[in-house]
Amino acid sequence: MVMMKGKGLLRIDKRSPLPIYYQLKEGLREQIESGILKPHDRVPSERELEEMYHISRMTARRALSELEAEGYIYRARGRGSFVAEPKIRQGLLWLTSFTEDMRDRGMEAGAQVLGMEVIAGDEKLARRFGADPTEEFVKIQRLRLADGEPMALETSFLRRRFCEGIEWLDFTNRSLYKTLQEEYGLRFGRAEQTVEAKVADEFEAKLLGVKPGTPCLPWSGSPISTMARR
Amino acid sequence: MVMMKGKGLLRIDKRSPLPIYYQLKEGLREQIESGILKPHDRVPSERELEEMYHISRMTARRALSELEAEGYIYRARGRGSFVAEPKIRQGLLWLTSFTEDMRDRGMEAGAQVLGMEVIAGDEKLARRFGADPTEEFVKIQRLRLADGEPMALETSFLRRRFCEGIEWLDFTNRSLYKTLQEEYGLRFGRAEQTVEAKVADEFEAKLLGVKPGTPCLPWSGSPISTMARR
DNA sequence: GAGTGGTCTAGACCACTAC
DNA sequence: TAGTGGTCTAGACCACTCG
Repeated sequence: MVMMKGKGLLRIDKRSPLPIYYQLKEGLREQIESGILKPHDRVPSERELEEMYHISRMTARRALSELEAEGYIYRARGRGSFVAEPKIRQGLLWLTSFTEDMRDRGMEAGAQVLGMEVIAGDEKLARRFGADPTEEFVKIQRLRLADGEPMALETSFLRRRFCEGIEWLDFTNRSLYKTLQEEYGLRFGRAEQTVEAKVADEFEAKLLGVKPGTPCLPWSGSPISTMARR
Repeated sequence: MVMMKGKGLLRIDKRSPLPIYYQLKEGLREQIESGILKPHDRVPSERELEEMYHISRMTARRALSELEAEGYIYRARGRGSFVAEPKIRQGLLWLTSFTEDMRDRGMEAGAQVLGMEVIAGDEKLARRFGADPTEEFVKIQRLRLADGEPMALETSFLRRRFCEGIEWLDFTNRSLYKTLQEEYGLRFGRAEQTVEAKVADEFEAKLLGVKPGTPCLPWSGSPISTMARR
């Protein structure tokens, strides 16, 4: 087995209540998001992970399969698993700077609310927040616009106990993040956001009516934004 | 084991090149879409499927897990797996009648193109069409509007060989299906479409600015529309 | 031929639900 | 207590890629 180029082993705790596949997946995801693993870098194979962490192949496989489904890696039979192409997979920076970013491009930023709902008892969601499984969340999905053109599809999950009543507000042209800070006194704890996006090529740009090179959105992944009171 | 109420066994062919989990998943999906299995009906448990088809539990589990991920069923630890809530999960009817449906509600139908791209070498996609793995597809994603309000997110995959040049057209306010029929002489073979949708409740209706009861879209599932020359 | 991902098996233990 | 889904193991065979 070839040594990994100094990436180091992840901390996998078999006694943890968190599933092994989940610890492994999140560990790899963090390495990708932090840039330790770069686009097109090779990710350890299923059998390498099996050896490295003394787990079964099916467990390693599940971690990689979920990363693939969420757009973090791609896999090729006979070749291996690799970090996916650069996507807009940023944290707070992108989250808060959409308006400024659009203004820099000489465009007016906007948003269209597609849906808003209260969710309760979602175990997987709660796990990502380290919250009680019965805790309520507010889910907000918005289409981010630049000069009226759709730029990205954004999904946010908020812990409702920290922002009660927020579901009554209209965020069509109101900053969600500014509201949370100013109205609810919240500061960002952890924030993650995944939006599968790409840069418009010439013919897509023509169709969308934007300049080539403008980021556009073929379709959305499974974005999650998290927030906690500090 | 309790007998299923006359649903009958699916045809699972272990010698088929199609994976067992895939045959099982598609069979169950068809039973759900055709109405043989109705919302909140119980789906056979993993261990029942294991016995019924003489397969391992992990194989049965994969079929059910994918159905869950695609919104067809929900699962509850200790209770079982059940057909999911009524969603707009219709075929051709809905696909073609969006404009008429909206007109009946006194609204003007429209569409916003979110993205359009040519895809090649997607094995899973090709499999759904029974096409060669290297075949090219055109992916079109549109936001369906009624009186300018987003109603649904629609994703279509077309076999490019049957509609070359279609990626140069602007479908913002042009019927995709009419174009395919009139310009390319295509008739619908198989068409499936899944859009995770729900009816707006009172507070959501207020936020979206539509009448309560109007269908709206919290977020999209994994819709696939297929089309073939006949 | 060695390594990879894709599928599949036949078990296992756990936490949970419903009776 | 019986049944369920969630996780995990330690193997297996296949088709594929690459050197």
